Amino acid sequence: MDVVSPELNSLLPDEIMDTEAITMEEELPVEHLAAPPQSEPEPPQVPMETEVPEIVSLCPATTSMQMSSASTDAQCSTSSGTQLLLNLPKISSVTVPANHQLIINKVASAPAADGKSPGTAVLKPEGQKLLVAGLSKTGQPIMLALPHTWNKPATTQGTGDAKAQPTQIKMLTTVGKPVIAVSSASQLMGSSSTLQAQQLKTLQITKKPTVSTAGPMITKLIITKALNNKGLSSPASVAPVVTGRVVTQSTPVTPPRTITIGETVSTVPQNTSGNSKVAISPLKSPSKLTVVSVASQSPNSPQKSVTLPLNVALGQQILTVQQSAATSPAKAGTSQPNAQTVKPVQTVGGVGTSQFKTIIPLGTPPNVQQIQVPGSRFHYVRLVTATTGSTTAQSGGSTNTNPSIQQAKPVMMNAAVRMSVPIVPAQNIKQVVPKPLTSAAQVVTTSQTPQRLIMPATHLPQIQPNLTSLPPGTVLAPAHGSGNMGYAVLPAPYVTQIPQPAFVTLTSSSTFSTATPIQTQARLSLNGYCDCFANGEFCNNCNCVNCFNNLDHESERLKAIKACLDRNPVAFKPKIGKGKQGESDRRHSKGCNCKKSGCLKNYCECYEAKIMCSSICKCMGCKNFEESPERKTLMHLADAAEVRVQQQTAAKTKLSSQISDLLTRTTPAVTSGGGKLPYTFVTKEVAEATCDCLLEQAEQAELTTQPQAVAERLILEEFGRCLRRIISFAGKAKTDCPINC
DNA sequence: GAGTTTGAAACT
DNA sequence: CAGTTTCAAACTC
Repeated sequence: MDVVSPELNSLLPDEIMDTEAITMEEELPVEHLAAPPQSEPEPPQVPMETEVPEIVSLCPATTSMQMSSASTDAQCSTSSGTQLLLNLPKISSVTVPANHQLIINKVASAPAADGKSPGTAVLKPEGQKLLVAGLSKTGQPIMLALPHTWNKPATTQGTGDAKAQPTQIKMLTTVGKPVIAVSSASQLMGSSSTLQAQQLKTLQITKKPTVSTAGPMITKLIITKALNNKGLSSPASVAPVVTGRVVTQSTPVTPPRTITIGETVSTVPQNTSGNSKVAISPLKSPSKLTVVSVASQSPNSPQKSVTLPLNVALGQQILTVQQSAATSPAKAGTSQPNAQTVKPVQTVGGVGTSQFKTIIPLGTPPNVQQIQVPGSRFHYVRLVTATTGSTTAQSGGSTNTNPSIQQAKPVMMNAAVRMSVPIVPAQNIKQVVPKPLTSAAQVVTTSQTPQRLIMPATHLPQIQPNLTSLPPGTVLAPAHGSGNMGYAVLPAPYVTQIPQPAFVTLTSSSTFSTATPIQTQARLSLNGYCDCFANGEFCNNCNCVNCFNNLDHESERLKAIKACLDRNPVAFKPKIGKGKQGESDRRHSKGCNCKKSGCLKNYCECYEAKIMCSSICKCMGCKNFEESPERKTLMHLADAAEVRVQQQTAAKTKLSSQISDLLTRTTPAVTSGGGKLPYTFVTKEVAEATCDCLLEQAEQAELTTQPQAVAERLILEEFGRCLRRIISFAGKAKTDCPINC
């Protein structure tokens, strides 16, 4: 069984979160769930994840899409096609007729006015049709289409110049099959009083290949919210992300389809998949953050001694957590990876096989599956409990008197874990003495040093598994409750600066007392929170006054960390997560709140990170969206400037090289006072290099659409610089070799 | 480099 | 959750 912690995803970097609910695990077909083959235990499957770089605008920013669960099995079983009926802004119904159409209906304000349950399939006459392509096993393309009403001019208020965005029709492909997605910005405002257009919506369709020939084929349709819903006056904007899923089971004949549309209200997609993925994304300093997954003891399970051999690596960190089953005696020091349970899994990308994400089995300990996504700097790890223990499905009771609770449960970080922690042989892992169950903390132990308290894992309720949001069939190995599963964010330098090679042993502890006025102490001790602290670094050569952000004041620092995490559990989480498909997928975790800068200055964190503002931003007058002409201009100028610098640098380097080469020659020279005259250095090569510089200058001027006069001036200035360099070299040569030259 | 602007974070 | 305050970074001159 997979350990699923949806809340964990809220802590995950955007590499994962940015998948726009990609990890919304697909429910297996009913029959599969109902009668899993006993003799053939389904191996933990990493769901096919696709980050189709497709952006689809589907609803107004104020839309609060409620993904209907109406795609009942009955519907699916009686439908040969795939049709989803969604309501915008609220989706109240889903129908699956036989035409492979996905219809999204827009409901004005009474989503259940007809008295039907949300699950009732209702095809609104004014429904907006979304045809999903490429979902049919038979190969019949299912395409997305927009109702004509979506294309009508936006009725947005305000200037609307930069907000009226053109409709974009893009092609999506699900496993090689096309999906036509339509991205309409302000045209999709509908009844919303949105002042600004939604920018982007992501349509994600994922298809999971069958495990076997008769196995289920799962197709995910994920429709995520629009970006740039700033300026919304409607409170409905609390649903920035809408996630729909299409779970399709393929059968040899007309495949009944189970279509499930879920909703992700939070912009931080929750992973309800059976996979627990822990990945750490860099902020500005990739190595500054360390996320440690803490598996504390379950009331009904043996206490887990968490041993985490960590590898040192800069940049991305991978975190692998192994959780042994309750029936497996805890054994500390298990260092040799056992890959027997690791199975290669492929994650199907949206566009052909090129985007397939292959999960490369690595040498991992038992029950640990590492997921490596090509092209991604992040590594995903599945938390897989041992399959031997049928008692792993625990209810999370808190009154466990089982003596086995004192057993240590090893949680190991794979050797491939890239963290800023010295590598330590796993056999040196020291088992941690069980602690009371009422609290949890991270304790660092080393083979040489006493246990070191790093950071409390308590007070992180947001990462407690949410049982209600788990997909069917999910079993939480450690029952959620008082500190069963804790995930703590560790400032990496805090770990790295531990003198000895260290293990981070995570266990429960009551070391931290919330009764302490930590916050006040932290502020005083740390002199506020400087960037070093925020980045998880120790202060070094900064301007801090009475700085306590160092090892000399470790206890104060610990308290400050805890205080920060108490207030903001993701305080040390990178604000900007990097998407898998590149920078364009990066997203600010919180969104900016700019008001005057138009999000086109570095005041804006989104702009500073060179990412678009998203729906979670609360900025006003945002111009930092894809179609913004202002932004394009800035980007164009910035790119042009960068290119210019590079070209000029190259040209000057060439010129210098030519001059230097000339100086090395022993050519007869017309000497004047013992040296060459400057003009003697203007050889053919030098002249060509100079011309290159001038041409580059001219091209840059043209690229930046400079007036002719300005262009001429720039060229002349460049020529002057070239001449000066020639003269300078000549003088240098004259000085350096007055005799030979 | 000083003064101003800006926005994130802290605070209420 | 919204408004206010603080303060350091970004920006301008």
